[in-house]
Amino acid sequence: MEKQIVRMTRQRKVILEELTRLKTHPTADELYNVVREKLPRISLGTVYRNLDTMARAGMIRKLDMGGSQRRYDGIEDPHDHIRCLNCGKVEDVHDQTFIDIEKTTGELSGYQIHGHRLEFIGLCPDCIREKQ
Amino acid sequence: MEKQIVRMTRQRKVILEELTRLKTHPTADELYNVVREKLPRISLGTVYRNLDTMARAGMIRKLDMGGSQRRYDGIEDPHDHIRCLNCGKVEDVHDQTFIDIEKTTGELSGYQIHGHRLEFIGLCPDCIREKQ
DNA sequence: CTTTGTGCAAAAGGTTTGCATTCCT
DNA sequence: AGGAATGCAAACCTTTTGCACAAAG
Repeated sequence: MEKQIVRMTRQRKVILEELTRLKTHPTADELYNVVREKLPRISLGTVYRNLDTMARAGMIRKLDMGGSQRRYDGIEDPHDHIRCLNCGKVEDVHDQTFIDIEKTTGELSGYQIHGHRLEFIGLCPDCIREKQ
Repeated sequence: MEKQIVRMTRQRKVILEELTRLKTHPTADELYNVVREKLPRISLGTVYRNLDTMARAGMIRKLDMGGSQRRYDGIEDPHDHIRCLNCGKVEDVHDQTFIDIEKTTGELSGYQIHGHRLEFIGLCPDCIREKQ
């Protein structure tokens, strides 16, 4: 496994900027559409390749949650997610409680826990309102 | 939304039996291979269709966790999962603690929580041993 | 009989990859 | 110059679907 340099190309720069700017945890094609406003000739393949490269480099995170499409997240502190059943949007949830659950589960199961993925599913305030 | 009868065909019966018997939360094609030993002429499409039908009917559960393939689970009491990074196997985790977290999160976020998906990622005891 | 389910094969949807060319450093 | 990244299109993988025929109730 050779360490290889991650060049800062125009494409990569814009993808990273937009991903960090968006708070929506976009899918690859959502990001592609946004990035295309700045770089009209970029290809979807490049977006996928860069998201993968940057995730490997630890610059961003692949979410790989429920639903048919993968989502991506600019790196911040560890947190969990909440997804709206109606509009599909994904928001962050910060709660200290969840940090302890890994320890407990490790002890109970005999696994060596590396992390967890916790996703809540429900209706967001906007969609609750809309449904009335 | 018309209620429709779920007929108990041979295919469906075997799929359900095998899914319940296996404790591994198999993917559709893993299940297909097992089922094919009893019904050699069954098609993968039928397996998918039945898994979907039975999930809608509440007889089984679609897991839709991380990884590229969806997994399926015979219905039992609510629980979470732990997945081994090395061998990919998925086991159940039962812990009362997790039941409360929905309430807390609902209050903090303003969402109407319908459920959650919690998956731990780590190394199973077998794979820990093997790596030494 | 009527309706649902099946097998087969093709389509769909998302993601990855091969290749010739272009871009970084 | 030389390795890495790009655009394009084709390939890939998993899941879904259309259709004509078979089976369940």
